[in-house]
Amino acid sequence: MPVTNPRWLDEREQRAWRAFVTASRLLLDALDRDLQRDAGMPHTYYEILVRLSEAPDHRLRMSELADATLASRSRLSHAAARLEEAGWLRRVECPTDKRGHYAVLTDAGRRVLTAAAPGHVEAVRRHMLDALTPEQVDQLAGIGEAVVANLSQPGS
Amino acid sequence: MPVTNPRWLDEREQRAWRAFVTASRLLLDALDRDLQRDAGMPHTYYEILVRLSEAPDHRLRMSELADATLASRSRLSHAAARLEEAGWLRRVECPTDKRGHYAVLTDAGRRVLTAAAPGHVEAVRRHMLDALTPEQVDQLAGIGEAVVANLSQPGS
DNA sequence: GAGCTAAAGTTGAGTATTCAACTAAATGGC
DNA sequence: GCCATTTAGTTGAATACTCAACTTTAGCTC
Repeated sequence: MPVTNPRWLDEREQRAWRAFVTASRLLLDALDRDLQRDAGMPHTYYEILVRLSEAPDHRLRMSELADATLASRSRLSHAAARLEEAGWLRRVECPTDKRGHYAVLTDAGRRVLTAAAPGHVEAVRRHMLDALTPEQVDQLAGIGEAVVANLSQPGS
Repeated sequence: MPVTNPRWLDEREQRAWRAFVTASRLLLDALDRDLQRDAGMPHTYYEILVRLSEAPDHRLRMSELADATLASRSRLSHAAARLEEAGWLRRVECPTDKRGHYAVLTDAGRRVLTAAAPGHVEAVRRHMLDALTPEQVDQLAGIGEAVVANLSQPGS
């Protein structure tokens, strides 16, 4: 089979790829800076608290929380330790599975989230949504979802 | 003035935002894993070597390199130290400005890049481009560039 | 129910990044 | 020419993440 070995990117592909990587990095960095300043935590930690706040009873098993936030178990363990220090999260043993733990949002965690949320939404608009037309917003949803679906498949 | 305070995201905006963040993280993580495995370095380091390889004489001033790779000066300093240890980059004094240094790609650096490039391009296709229609590729270029232009403005 | 394998989570070491503080050289008045 | 301000880059400490190794408990299978 003619493998046509490295199928280099053509101009259009190159453009899309570089624009995407640049935009991703700038955007996530900007969000991190904003949240670090306004809420004292990085964006990934903020997302952890958001997921908990959306969960029934403000609690989730560590593994579910790891999956929901795209974190490895190790990463979540470290993060939970830090969030626990800060008093925004508690870990409680799971009664039905003695290996497991629930991560629970504390009242202080809810408060810091409530305080940070409006600024965060504003930042998302300012850094991203305001730069796009309504059509582009919809296109982005489709593109993002396609990429996510692809990356969530078995073969990497 | 009626500030309509936190202008929360509507469903469409929410979808686009979450899809984008999820896709970004998954994609950059996948690339990092691939490059760590195949070239022994993270994606940001790979990009540093790429930029040098594209520069005239395979050399750039540290500041230019920092700007080109979206890195802070500090970050680039640390990265350059590591890449120098690995033998892929050298720093040489700038003759016309005694504060400054050039970062220069070494032969070993060129070789590791040449060896890794085909696999990297394949990964970019597999993880992203293959999941998109040609129209989406073009849309993504436009969206990415709009976001970058917006984030590159003075007001953050 | 004994033993095996898988799942849940933690831990420690190593690496990448940030932030603030720093050194040294260039630049711009005056 | 001299002093103040920028600019170039580095450094060290603190934080976040990865990877591999580990402990403990569940769940099977016989």
